[in-house]
Amino acid sequence: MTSRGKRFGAPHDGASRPTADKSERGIPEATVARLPVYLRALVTLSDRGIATCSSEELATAAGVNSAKLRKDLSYLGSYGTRGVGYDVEYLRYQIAREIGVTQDWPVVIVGIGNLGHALANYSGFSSRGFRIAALLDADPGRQGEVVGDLPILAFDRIEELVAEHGVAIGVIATPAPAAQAVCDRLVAAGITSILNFAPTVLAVPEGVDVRKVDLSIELQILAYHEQRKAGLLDRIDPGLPDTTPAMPGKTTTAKAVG
Amino acid sequence: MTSRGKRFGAPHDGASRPTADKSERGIPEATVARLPVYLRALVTLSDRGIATCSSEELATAAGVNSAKLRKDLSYLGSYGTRGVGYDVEYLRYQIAREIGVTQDWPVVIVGIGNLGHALANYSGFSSRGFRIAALLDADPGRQGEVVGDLPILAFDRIEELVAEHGVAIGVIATPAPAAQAVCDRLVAAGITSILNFAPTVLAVPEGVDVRKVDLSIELQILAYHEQRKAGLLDRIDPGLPDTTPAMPGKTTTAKAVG
DNA sequence: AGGAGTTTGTGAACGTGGGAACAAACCGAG
DNA sequence: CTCGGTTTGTTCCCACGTTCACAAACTCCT
Repeated sequence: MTSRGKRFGAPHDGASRPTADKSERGIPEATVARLPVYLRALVTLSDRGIATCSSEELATAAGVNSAKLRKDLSYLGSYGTRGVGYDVEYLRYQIAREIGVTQDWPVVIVGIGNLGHALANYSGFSSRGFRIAALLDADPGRQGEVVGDLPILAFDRIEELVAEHGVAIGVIATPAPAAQAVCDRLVAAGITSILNFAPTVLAVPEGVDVRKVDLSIELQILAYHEQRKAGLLDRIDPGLPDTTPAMPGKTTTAKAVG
Repeated sequence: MTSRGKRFGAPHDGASRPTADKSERGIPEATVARLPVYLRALVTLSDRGIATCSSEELATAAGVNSAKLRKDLSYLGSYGTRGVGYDVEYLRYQIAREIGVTQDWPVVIVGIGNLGHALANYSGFSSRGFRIAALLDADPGRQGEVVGDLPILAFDRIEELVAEHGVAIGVIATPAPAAQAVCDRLVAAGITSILNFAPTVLAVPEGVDVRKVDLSIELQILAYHEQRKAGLLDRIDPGLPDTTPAMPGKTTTAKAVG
């Protein structure tokens, strides 16, 4: 789902890089997306004082099957012990290192409306490898207000934050019409990873990653399946034929059956 | 990503159902996930007064390539005109009907904390085929408070809402420790689709769909790629060897080289 | 030490998804 | 009516992701 031009370790050349270590390159995107889930499951196990777990146990905690879990972990290296399982602390560290959350990443949030407030107050940020470096908003009426220990700064400060604090990740929580302009400005300032909450498709240059979180898309996907479930039981087609737009053209010219 | 046991229209039997229409069954999950994006792009085009568009134009607006767009739309039927393109209003209605958002779905939100407030005030709900039927919270101190025109009700009211108002979709915005219990109660009450904002893996029975929105997972995926980008330039490994947990066991028993 | 039991890591088979390329179909001009 | 230009719908092929199944490797018990 990451809008990257090309994968990094594309397996186009099997014979290149004879020194290529297993964990060096080429972790599949689907696996990358699950590593944070495994990490969270390991943290939970660790908090419960569990020192060792099998792939079956960890897979259950993460909501996947054990074969997938083992294959995913095999891309990182051989961190388990056959006949025993995985050491929770050790595996937790290895995954955290692979993801890159052994130290905190500074993050800026742009657009402190309803959602931005909620994000600024979200405690899960700081606990899992991220730190809110600043809250930005273009509206002068909001600037200066303190939200969750941080003041809202002018959006103009973005270049300064990137240059002086090494911020690389930006969160866009603005209304949809402003998102693309904000995105362009973030990219120009040097931001290379963007998490977009605005319901818009963002266009970014090569080398910038965008991930989107979209409430209404998720709901619509659920609605599709829900409709299917209902249709299987009721066999009632809820489509209103009255408001159906007519098919344009399509005169079909009755060419067959001649 | 939907945690459904089995796909509905699994293509296990090509010869069954001779009356199987094209749009009847078997739209790939990846396509379903993109239909809402196409729908939004069409709404935008419609608002601009554009009556017709080519697959290339619509694909650009949706952030995909035209081949993928055409293939996706072909699963729904032949709604375009060769040599011309797609009628915006007509295609918009067809996609909306396929997704099931031609009329509104009632939705309940459980857990009206920071995030729940933001969701309750989110205007994109009502505009795109969904209607907030109720806000629920288990905390009596929050009950009665009015958020975005709706009062917060006791969580106990969930059965009543499902039975009397036909609510089928639930949004979980509670803290993580409460999420599974809330989920179980929703499922028991008859909810069959759940959108989970709590950072936990939810276990649900067959036939219930769960989709999750997880901020910290998205950020960690971005961090992984960000780390890779930095590594390609700097070749600095930021891993601190001091705090590395020791590999347990792995005595290796030096059996080879004998 | 040796064997039984357990669990990881991985090779192979299978299904799904993405993209190029092309035939079919439509429009408009002459 | 015919021809050239345009755009869709579909087919084919390849890459990716998932799952099965099993050898390798480890522990424990005798």
